[in-house]
Amino acid sequence: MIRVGKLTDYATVILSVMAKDKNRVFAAMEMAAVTGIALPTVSKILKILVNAKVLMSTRGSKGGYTLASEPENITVAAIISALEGPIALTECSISKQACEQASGCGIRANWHLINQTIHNALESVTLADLVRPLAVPEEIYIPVASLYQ
Amino acid sequence: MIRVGKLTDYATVILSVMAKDKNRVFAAMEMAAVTGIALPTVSKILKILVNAKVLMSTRGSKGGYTLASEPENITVAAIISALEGPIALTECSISKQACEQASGCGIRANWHLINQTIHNALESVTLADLVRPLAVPEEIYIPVASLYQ
DNA sequence: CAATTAAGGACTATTTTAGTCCTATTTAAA
DNA sequence: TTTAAATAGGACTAAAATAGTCCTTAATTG
Repeated sequence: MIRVGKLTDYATVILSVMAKDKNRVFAAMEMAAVTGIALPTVSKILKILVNAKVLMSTRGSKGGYTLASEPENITVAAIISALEGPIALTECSISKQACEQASGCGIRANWHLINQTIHNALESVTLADLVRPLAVPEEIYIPVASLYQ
Repeated sequence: MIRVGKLTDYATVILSVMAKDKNRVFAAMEMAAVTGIALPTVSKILKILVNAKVLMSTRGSKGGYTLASEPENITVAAIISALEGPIALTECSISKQACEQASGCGIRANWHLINQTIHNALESVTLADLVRPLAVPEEIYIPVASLYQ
């Protein structure tokens, strides 16, 4: 299975709750209570999302977290890369060095294509789509040839 | 990073070598020599690919492995799921049980959409594309709405 | 100034993944 | 019919990645 860590899954749960009431400020403790995820873990995720600019935070009493942009503008690609790093399936897609080292390479340029295809797919889905479960979005066309420029 | 294990990466290397000479029978030892991947590891991967029907094998002396179908008909989705299991980013996409257990769910139906989108993307790339590195394929359109039926 | 809340980082435990090895089975050829 | 060359299957170990926790510091409000 191509996988994404549990933390990323938790992040979508947390962000979905926040998106449903997008102007509120949520404290970490509150999110832990609502989602059932342990507080230290929720905190960790929230901090990561702030660093990735998906969330904004305010410290001090009455502080907490809010969405940094409209749910329509927060893509699944952004959420996943916040928690998992750059979207890429293999090392060599990230650094060419790693690629050159391995023998038998020359194929791997194509992982790049695969990664781009997936990245585009993930950019086409937003947090707004996630909280609007059964809505049918407009058709999205992904011209693969555009990846080869 | 959304990731795929090293074994999957190795598998693409091995399969690419085989696709370039698609009617030959390759022994595991030969593949190890050509790719530089250790023999036990190569063997493990080849066995997995046979189980997934991506390769065919013949035992005994002069035995070895061959592609089970034309490179055009072996999709990247097939290769990845052979090594990683079903293509899905989260547990709950595979079993609904896992989904129901977690609190705060209801969002996760949408992971299903994301998984389908990725799966379609991976089905659109074949082994033939991998060995024809710089060719520009025809445009491929992925109508996301079709996933909602 | 006290209470509340986030930031940052270090650390541990758990789980997954990679990699190896052993034994059994099949086939071809001498 | 025996030997050599292959794959099949599974058990096991080691290494790496991930999840999860905790502690100390910093900021804000009343």
